[in-house]
Amino acid sequence: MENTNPLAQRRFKLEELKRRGYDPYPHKFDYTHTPSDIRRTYDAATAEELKEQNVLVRTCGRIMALRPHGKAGFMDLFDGEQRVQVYARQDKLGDQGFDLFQLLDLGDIVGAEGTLFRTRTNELTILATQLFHLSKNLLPLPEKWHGLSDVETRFRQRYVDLIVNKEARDVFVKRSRIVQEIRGFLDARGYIEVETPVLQAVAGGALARPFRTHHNALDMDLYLRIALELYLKRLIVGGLPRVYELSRIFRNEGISSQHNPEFTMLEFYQAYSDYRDLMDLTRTMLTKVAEAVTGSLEVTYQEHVLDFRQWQRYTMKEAILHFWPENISRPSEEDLRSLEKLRALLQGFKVSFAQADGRGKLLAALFEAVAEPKLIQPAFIYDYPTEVSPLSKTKPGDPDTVERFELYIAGMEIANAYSELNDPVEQCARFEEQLGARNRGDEEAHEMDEDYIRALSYGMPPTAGEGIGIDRLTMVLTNSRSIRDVILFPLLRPEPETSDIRPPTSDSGLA
RNA sequence: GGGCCGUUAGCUCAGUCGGUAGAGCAUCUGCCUUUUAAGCAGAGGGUCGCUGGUUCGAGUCCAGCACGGCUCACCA
Repeated sequence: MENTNPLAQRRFKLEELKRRGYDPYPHKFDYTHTPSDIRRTYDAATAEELKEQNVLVRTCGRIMALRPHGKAGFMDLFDGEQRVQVYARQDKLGDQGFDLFQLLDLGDIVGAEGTLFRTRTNELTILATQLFHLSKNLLPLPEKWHGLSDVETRFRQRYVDLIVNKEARDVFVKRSRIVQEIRGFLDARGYIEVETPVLQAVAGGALARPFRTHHNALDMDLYLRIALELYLKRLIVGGLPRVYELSRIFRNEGISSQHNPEFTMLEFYQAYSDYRDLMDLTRTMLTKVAEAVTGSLEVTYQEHVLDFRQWQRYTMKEAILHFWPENISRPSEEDLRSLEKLRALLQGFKVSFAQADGRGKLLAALFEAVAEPKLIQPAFIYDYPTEVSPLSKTKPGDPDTVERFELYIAGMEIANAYSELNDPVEQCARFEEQLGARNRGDEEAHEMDEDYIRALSYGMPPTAGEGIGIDRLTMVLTNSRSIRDVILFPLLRPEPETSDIRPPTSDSGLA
């Protein structure tokens, strides 16, 4: 056996297993303990106790370390969470069993049966009486010290990332916990979880560009949803007073460390409430989630410590004035109502805008330029321009402003909520305004949704609704700099063709 | 889409002034029955992302392309 190519070696060893009568891919394995079970149960047991109890275990996992010593050897079996050491000795396994041990590679999945003891160095170990081949590792795992650090491989081959990088695994376990906590929180408050269409003839509920697709049998173009909103409010009309959906939405826009074309949104709607109720609810919910997931209300995010005990509240205009840079002369509240002044202020920040943009859109742009990056600690920004909020209810006595808030944490927009506009006549007029913007070239302006107007016409109770970006919330609570670190399989371009992915079909390629 | 950076052995990385490819881990051979980054001795392993160009000579310089990262624009 002179071929030292690790890939060829592994294929050869697989053939060798078959030749010796082992099933290369057995169907199941009955075990008494996972490696984690063993560690949990016996980590505290002393050598003497183990000897007295004579504990017989049958476990399985992936080989993460292999230390042969002539006619004996050690290996670490890993179940994804914990490792347990197995000691293989020729005089315990017999010649056939020990031959199997010598055929094993790092990364193979095996079973082991034996009794627990402690080595001289006091490590909890299974003294194996039997080994079982369960699956072959044909592609070697990344190196044991440095692990896998190539970002591209981590995203494309997340399975490898999960095997070797505990931090990656921890993020997704926490993500699951976040979702679980949110569901529990809403379920406990009388919400029901629903599922609404992903394929929609009109992609509404947000200002964004959709993906287009096609249904063959109906010969009909459809869009992938850009929000959950409009169908959930139809359900409020239908007499389901508290509904939520936690699911994927799709926006055909750029990719960045904060944007993936498909992402997970929670939206929930609560009848007979307004946006102030949701500010309180949001604070209660996220405080609970943060504590459950991180174990603390002080959460480290990059160079910051986020304090979930202190939530700031500013109107959009207050935030602009409050966070105004000291070296630029501060505008008056009056200036923020003037189209010309707003344009001038934005130019001062080198923010571009369209001539057609009204005061509301410019005000929102100014807020994003001045205040958004500084909103590190949890902060509610409320009272948004009507112009950028076609589905929100206006404030009493102020048709230019709506009852809407967004939650910012770590400089990112995490949540968006408002008192829902439930007047069908006004909603229709708002859609008409959006169509105007659309005709002026705004591809993200909202489309007319006739059925939604019809639904509102049956009467929707006063309602407050909110969307929370689950990916970004997960970033905050797992200290992740990029959204790709919290999405298992982020969108990447197809990888160029490579060899070595597919195992050869016949000969093991040792020529 | 723009700008900047990266791509060398299965993995993590060096590679000087342009002179013909290196280390550790992994793999293979031999020794080794309580090791744990096991050890000792030896060996094999490269389309230097791809395509061109400059040059006597390119991993190295230049151009284009591919993929990725950061960033700006757009957005949540």
